[in-house]
Amino acid sequence: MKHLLQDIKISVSDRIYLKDPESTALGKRIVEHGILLIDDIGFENFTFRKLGKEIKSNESSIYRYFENKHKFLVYITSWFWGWKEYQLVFATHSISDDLEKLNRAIEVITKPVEEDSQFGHINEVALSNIIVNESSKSYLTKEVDEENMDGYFSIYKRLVKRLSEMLSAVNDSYPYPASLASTIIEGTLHQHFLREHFTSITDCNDKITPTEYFKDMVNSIIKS
Amino acid sequence: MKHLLQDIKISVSDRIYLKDPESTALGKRIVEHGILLIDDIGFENFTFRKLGKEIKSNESSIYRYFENKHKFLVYITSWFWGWKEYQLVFATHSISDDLEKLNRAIEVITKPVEEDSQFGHINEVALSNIIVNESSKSYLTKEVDEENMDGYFSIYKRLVKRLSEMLSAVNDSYPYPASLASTIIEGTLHQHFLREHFTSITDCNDKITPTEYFKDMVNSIIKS
DNA sequence: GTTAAAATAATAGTAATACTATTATTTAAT
DNA sequence: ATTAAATAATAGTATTACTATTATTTTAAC
Repeated sequence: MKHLLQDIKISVSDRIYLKDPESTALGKRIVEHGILLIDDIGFENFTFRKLGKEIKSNESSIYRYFENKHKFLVYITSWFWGWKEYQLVFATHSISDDLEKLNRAIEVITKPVEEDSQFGHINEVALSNIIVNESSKSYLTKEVDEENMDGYFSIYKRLVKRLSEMLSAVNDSYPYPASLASTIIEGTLHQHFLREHFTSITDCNDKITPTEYFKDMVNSIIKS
Repeated sequence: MKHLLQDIKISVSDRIYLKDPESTALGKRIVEHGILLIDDIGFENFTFRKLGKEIKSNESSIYRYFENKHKFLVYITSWFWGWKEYQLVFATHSISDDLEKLNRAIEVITKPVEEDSQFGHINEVALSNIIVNESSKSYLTKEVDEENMDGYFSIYKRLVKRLSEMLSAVNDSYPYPASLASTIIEGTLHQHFLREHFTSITDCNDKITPTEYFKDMVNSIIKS
């Protein structure tokens, strides 16, 4: 079992990078410390020059892996959703009851992220902070349609579709399964953000989790 | 009546700007063409230099109104939510039935924006595109807590709270009114975005509107 | 173990950005 | 007519987001 797990690699479209960062030690260091640095100083303040200093490598070497910092953000975001998808599939594949399956899926998506020792060079907690605080910047650009056609967001879309199908499996007459699925996934990030920064406009806190909130929501909607 | 309406000014916190752009002709031109330019080229590509050229004024003059382009985004975002709040209050104040009031509120918030001739120098349609595509960048920053303390987002938060209270008025045992209110407001923007760019993960299109989707959602939740 | 190729690092350079500061000119107010 | 305020012009700085070239190190092949 452990052997099997160690062989897993989250596959990200090769159109996002110039050279696969998973293929070399330097590539892994770029991803590892890139995540930590963005989490630390924010995406706006993040530069390849600063990252180069951090890992004692050169700016120009980083440019051989990623065209620019935007692509780097797309890459780590894509990795994150690939990882979530893997967890989702793993956690639900053996469940036969549709409602139970859906509830498990919502748990996987809405629960705060914990460290995953399987991927040594990636700090999943730092990455999930980036997902909450920065990931929407990966698609809120003027180039979104082009990049979408190039498959930059396909892992994310596939995850939404999986959840959407699980919603339909429980109630196939519900008319908005895709919108609800996208609301759950994006809304989870938003509630996590509000909980940290705008506490007055969320009910989520130490006691009430986004999981409870969205489970209740889906329950009400899917039953009526 | 008309006279009354013309006197209305959406009030934005004076900590956001250096000099009130509503107070001069140049200030209004900055806001007017700033909105059009950001809608056109995107916030990342937008600079005060380009805006200066556009309005045949000088970069340095624009800096006398706004410290930087981030504050400009905060300003127009804040203006937008102030405008929405005004519409919300206007559209609901005379309704006595709580459920009807709530439904009207959801309509105001989720319906696509139409031009409002009351505010001559502001193109509300262009502005609402900016809200969908750029506004989250106004708070997804490392400075969010500081700026929040300075009141940069208070109009937005007040709007969410109003909706939250309307939800509670209809069903005061529902445990997540603030989270649901924030989900509706943020989710509306997200569904509008998906409808334009990621059509496969939303059910919203020419026939199905975010209004229907969210009305159905709230109906299910608030009744159970 | 040598050689060649590939990867990485160092250096330099460019255009644009995001400003600040100073001075000049225009407009408005007394 | 004078003064003050607003705007515009100009110049300058540090940083960013790169590209290009060359040098050095590492690895892989024979």
